[in-house]
Amino acid sequence: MLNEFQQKAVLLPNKNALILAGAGSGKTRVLTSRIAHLCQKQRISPQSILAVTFTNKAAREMRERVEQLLGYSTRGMWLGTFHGIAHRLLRQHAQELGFDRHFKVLDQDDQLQMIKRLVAHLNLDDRLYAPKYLQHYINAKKDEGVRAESLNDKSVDQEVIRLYQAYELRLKADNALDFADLLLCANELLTHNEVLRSYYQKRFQYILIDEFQDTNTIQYKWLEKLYSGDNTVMAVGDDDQSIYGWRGAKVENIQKFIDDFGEVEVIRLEQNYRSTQIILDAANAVITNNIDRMGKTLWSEKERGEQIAFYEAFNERDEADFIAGRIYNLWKNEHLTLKDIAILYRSNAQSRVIEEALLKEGVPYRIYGGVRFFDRAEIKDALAYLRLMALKSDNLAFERIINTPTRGIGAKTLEVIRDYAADYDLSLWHAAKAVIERKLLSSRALKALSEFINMIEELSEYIDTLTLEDLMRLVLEKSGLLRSYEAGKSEKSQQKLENLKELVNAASEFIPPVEDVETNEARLLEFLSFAVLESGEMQADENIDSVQMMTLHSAKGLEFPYVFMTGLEDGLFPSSRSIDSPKKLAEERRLCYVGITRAMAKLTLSYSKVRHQYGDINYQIKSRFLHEIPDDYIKSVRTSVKKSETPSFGISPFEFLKKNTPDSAFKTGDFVNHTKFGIGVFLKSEGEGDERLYHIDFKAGGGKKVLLAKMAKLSKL
DNA sequence: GCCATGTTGATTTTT
DNA sequence: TCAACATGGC
Repeated sequence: MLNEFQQKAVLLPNKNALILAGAGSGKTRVLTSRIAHLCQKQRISPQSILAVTFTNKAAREMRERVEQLLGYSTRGMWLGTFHGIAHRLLRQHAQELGFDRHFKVLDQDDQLQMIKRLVAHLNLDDRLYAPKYLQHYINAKKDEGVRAESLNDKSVDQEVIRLYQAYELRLKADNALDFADLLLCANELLTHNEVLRSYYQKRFQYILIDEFQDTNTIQYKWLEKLYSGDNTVMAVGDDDQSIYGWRGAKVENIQKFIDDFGEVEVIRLEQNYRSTQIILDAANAVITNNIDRMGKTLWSEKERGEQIAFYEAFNERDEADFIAGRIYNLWKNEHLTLKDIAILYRSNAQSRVIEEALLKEGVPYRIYGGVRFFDRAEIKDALAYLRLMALKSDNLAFERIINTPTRGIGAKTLEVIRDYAADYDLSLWHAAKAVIERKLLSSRALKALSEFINMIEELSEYIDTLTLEDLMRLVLEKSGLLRSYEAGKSEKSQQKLENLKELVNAASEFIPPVEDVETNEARLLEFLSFAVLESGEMQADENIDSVQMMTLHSAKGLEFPYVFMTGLEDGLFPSSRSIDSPKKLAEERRLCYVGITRAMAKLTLSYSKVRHQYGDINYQIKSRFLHEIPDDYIKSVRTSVKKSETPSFGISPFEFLKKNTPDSAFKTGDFVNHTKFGIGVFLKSEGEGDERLYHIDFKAGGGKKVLLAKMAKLSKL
């Protein structure tokens, strides 16, 4: 069942190991079999195992599969995401770190809000100090393990550092941690507390880490803390699939692991069980162009397989149309299941035209990504009520809901409260109460404000008596959230209403990840953390058979019999922001490798000569990655539209251009593409020897077709 | 507090 | 281009 190398990894005696697991090489199987082997054959208690993943989804999957293999629950085993495990550690040992056990976790959105407020508070110009940039800067520093107080960065405006410091103080005052803090604090906990460190080092006899190429500096440090020399670490990863460098992941950690962890057994999993040989050959051919690889060549026992299809589209509409047409054909004529088909793209903006084309063909699709369940505004509003109820000093929650739904508390009132809070160093909640007591507002505002305060206090009283589910219901009711959406008849309001109902559901199904949750309050706090740490896919229509559309990044870890990789154009993929940095380019190439290796049976590549971007027309050139795939793996597919199907305007495109373009000097016209939307033409200008690209597009305007000629950006051909 | 209008900026994303 | 966000008038 397991091949030689997989088996070696699973059965490995007590020794640190690095499993270099190529795409589709059965990595998860090895990991789960390893855990099962330890429990069953080695009689290791699940308590002694720590298994870390990056996403909740991966963690869930792993737990399920281990339990399937073992036939019993693995509840005692620490298996989760880096953040989830850090969170658990911190909840358990908050005292030792000197902070309140009831800390809350800020998500990206909360974090950004807080930074925005600080920027305003410090009177900084938000154009010079863009909150988004500051957020990125702070997170990057934290991911490297650098706190504000020990930061010495001369390369950056000192105001930025001051803001970072202010932000840290704010967090502390609010008893809040951001995502990076979870890791950072957990690391500090293990660094400073020897007793705990040695306890966990003894406890976790076996540490397994998935997706090692995605670990960042702080995660690596964290692992070092848990390693005593007596326990063993198995790191599983693939340097060729490292695509998250831009958010702090360090591929180098793989090499570093080999260097730092004593004698490390390196096992390569190179047999691929997913793709045909030709797809693997293409992937190998591309990735070979990267230097500094650990080195790995995928092979397959599968047949050579179908050639890779390649379509050269005239514009992005043509590209989309081609894809939609092909899929329609696979669906209706070859009776393929749509969920076996994926459309991958580099940037989300590309999805739109493709959606339109699929819609036109009547092909159902599902787009991955977008706003996650717990990130939706209405959900966060509802949760903010719970947050404020649980902890009155939660300023972010306070600001979020004080006037949501609107209850006549405006900016003016809030301003008074904020000033009061600042003057007397109070939380907004307590400031609001004082403002009421001292009658510092108009009677109308006072009334609205005290009604709000009373409502929250009244709701808080139910925390101890009601179940989470009922509490949630009551909050939705009393807060007026339900009412405000019931009033709206739009599709949007209805959807929001649905989501809120789903939230009650989520509350009823919630099982705390730790055992020692006894009080209702503790349960509530766990639920709130859960909502932040597990943003949750919860996409609708999961059951409808549909084409899967997603970015190349979110395709990692997935596989599909049919894969369409789109927009293979320099400047788009690889992204224009990457082409002049070898390091970034290498990451783009890995992304390409990831994309190709998603395909099991058939890969179709496409690029578009013309692409509308940011409101203008760009002439695109083929992605350099396309050139890296040997020609004989590729079969060009002809245009999806016959010449006879292109619209006729009673005048030849050539004549039309001659009449309508300023460039009267051109001599020849070569029709590059006929599409349902128009015709692309390359024209040679006199003299310079440059070529220009013209684009004839038509639009249905007032029932009749209108010819439009647009000149695309001039570019070297 | 809500609506209309102007401005800006635009890979990739999990926790 | 286009959508998110901020600003200003009622």
